[in-house]
Amino acid sequence: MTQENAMTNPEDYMPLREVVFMTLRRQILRGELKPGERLMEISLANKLGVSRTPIREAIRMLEHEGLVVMVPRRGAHVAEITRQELNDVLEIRKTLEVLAIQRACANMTDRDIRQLREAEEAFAILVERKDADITALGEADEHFHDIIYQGTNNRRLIQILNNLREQMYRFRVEYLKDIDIRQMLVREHDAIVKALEIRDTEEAVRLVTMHIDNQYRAINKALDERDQEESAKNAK
Amino acid sequence: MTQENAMTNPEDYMPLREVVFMTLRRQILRGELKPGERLMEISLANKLGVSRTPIREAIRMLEHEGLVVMVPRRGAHVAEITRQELNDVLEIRKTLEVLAIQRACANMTDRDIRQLREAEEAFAILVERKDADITALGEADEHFHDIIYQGTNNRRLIQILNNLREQMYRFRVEYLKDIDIRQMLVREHDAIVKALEIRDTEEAVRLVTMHIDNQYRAINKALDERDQEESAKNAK
DNA sequence: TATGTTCTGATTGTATACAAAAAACACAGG
DNA sequence: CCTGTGTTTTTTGTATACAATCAGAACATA
Repeated sequence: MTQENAMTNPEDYMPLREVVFMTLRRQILRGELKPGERLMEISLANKLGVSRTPIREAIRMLEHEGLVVMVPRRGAHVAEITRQELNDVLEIRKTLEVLAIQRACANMTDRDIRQLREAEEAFAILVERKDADITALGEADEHFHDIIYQGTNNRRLIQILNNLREQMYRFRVEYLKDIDIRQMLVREHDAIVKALEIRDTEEAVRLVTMHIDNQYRAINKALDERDQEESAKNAK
Repeated sequence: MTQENAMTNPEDYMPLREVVFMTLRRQILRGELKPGERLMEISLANKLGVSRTPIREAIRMLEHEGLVVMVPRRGAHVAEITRQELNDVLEIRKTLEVLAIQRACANMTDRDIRQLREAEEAFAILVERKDADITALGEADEHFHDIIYQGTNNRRLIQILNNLREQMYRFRVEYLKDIDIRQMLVREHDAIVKALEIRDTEEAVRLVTMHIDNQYRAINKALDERDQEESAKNAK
């Protein structure tokens, strides 16, 4: 999203607010800033070596992204995300991913699809090597889906889907650590590419729907386990 | 400006950035600020009687809403919206409106549906009286759809749909002035409520799809006419 | 102890000051 | 008349200053 801007813009000047925005965003998505954690302007400003102004503007952006919540006169904190909300997001994503794959199936060039195959293989290789870290895995997965999104030729759709996916990056750590799930992802990606290669829209739609449904189950299972650990810890 | 409000009711205090945000947003949606028009911080600050800080923060929010575009070091301007983008938005809306009506059909209480019927009637009455201004019509229409959205019980979906609809408020003036279209809207709303009343999901989906398709045609027709006038004017 | 109250420091909201870049202008030279 | 160049003005980007409000400590009182 923003990388693209930097690419297309020959001069790679970036307002500090953008730098701050990306920094905070990354920290939230990686879980370095935890849900509920307070974002205090002065300490952030000191930590990042800038004044409060760009911090505040970055917070305004994160706020609209849904990653932070503002309480007037009481500052910003990292947005909690309830399971209900997570499932709401997944429901929307399912609908829009179906739309995306339909458009992609109609619009992607053969060259695009070859590129998608490459991305799929790169992801598969990372999964094979057990030593890959979760961030790298997440990025490879992200890249795969990005190519499909680009194939829709619908900028707004791309933007919305990216934003919805983003909400879930925060749970990557929770569910990408399961080896079985990783391998399932690889099989699903492979099947999706195959369907696109022969332009079988219906099959692609079916696979994508399944892909999201599986993700729904995987994430909820991971959260169940985490919650159980939590309550066990609190009980002791 | 709003200081009085804040005085009388300390509970719903609003930061200036919110006031500025809503003011600018309304002006953009009503067409008082035209696409491409530049938003200059100092003059806006003077006009609204505040400093640049809240102006800048409001612009950050509008930027993320997609209503303004920033060019670094060159300021903000009201976002142009191409016909391509408009159609992209409508395509997404169609998908999500279908999801929304499905959920609404399953979740809305009978009381909700009665409320929807009232909103439908209010809109119909406004259409009958030919003197109603377009803003009022737009708001009544908005209110009707809002009730359906609320019925989805999916906050994120509501937020996205509102944002997508918002993009089109900017064209209200273009196409709501046609009496025939207004009456068509009334008939469609009526049919949708009827379908909800008997919980006929399939029929409701069919109607909503048609509703958006008609909107697609209506807006594009209105834009065609506007463009023709434009080119006629330029030719002379 | 519990409860309320006043003060104090911390934190956000807003305004302003200053620096840097871009745009507008003016003017010399072809 | 056009064009390039240097200068001024405007505008954005960032930092800082000040005001308003809030949270919590210290204290007093029942």
